[in-house]
Amino acid sequence: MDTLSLGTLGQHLQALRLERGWSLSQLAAAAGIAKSNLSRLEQGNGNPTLDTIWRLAVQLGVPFGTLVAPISVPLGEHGVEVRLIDQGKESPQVDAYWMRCAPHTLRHAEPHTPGARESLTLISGRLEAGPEDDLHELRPGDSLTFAADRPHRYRTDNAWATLLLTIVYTHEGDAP
Amino acid sequence: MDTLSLGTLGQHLQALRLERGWSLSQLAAAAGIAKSNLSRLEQGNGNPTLDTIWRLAVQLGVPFGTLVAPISVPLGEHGVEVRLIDQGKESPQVDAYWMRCAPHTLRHAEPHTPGARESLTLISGRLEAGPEDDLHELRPGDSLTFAADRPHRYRTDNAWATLLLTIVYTHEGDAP
DNA sequence: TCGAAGTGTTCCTTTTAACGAACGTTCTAT
DNA sequence: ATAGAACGTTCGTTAAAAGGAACACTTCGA
Repeated sequence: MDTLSLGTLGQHLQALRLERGWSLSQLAAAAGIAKSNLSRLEQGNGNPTLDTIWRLAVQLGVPFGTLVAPISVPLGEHGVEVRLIDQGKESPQVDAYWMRCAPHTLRHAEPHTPGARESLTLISGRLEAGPEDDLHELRPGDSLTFAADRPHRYRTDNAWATLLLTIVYTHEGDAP
Repeated sequence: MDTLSLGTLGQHLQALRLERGWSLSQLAAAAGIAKSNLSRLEQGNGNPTLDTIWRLAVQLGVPFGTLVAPISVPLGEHGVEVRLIDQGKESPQVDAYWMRCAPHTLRHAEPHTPGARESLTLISGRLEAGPEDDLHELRPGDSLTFAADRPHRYRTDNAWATLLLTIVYTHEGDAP
């Protein structure tokens, strides 16, 4: 199970601060927290409050999870990490995912509901994806749309792959 | 400036717990925290520790930022909220954003670097978007790709719009 | 009908994160 | 050289988060 790495936060915090050329005192003052507090956090000790993390994230201009999440570690089960970004509640329903595959990963996906279509956009790396009988090689920036009501797969070679994935659940009776 | 909405965390926490059909006592026990603690958090009071948030996020199986980020609240300046999802570091560079526009919003976007292309996928709502002289009406599930090195715009009528947005910075000298 | 086991809440206590002042350094300018 | 101002650290105090027990309540089975 994942455990909280106290040191990670400190490293990220300091790295982000130095990237911006700020001193510890400056950042603490701007965020409205005591510099003793920030000092302790950067050293990897301590267990900051949500309020403290929030203030720091706002000042550093990072989306919050960035401060804590170990960037380089794949959290997924079998070399694949999937994160739900958003989920439409209208018709047709649209699910948006962020996905990351480790090198030499082969992921089979079961058919979705009839009429469902899937779109991929590769952000970085290389990826081979599509229906079993119609695979395509993607490079960063490339997009691919295919019918997702058939078995399909995602495969990486010797590189990581990061991509956006949207599934549109077009119902059978929908107007064209 | 963004301020910490204490109530938001509580709502999300409770919503996620109920989605899974768990009781407050169960979740608290599984996460290894006192149920009095969890109870207070769900009520919107309190300022949890990173350790506490972490344990809850792991148990609920959500990527951490989900607990805190206000889903339904437009934090953006002028009715537009934009969130960076990911940023490729290879060539061509790819930026992925999640974006949400309030009703009756008109957003002009300046031209990006030459050769840049932008792709939209509407998750929910209605949106009119594209280059100034070639606007398109999008419905959920629709996608649109256009050259982003010209002025373009996004406009909503009387509905919200949630979408994915990717910008591909294809350099001039890139191979086809 | 009456426990027994669950729910979520409200206290009080203990622990500890955040604060603020003092500290030793380093660097600059007078 | 030397006073000044910055840096990041360490320390004792204070505010508050987390823990734990009791609480009133509902649900279920004997």
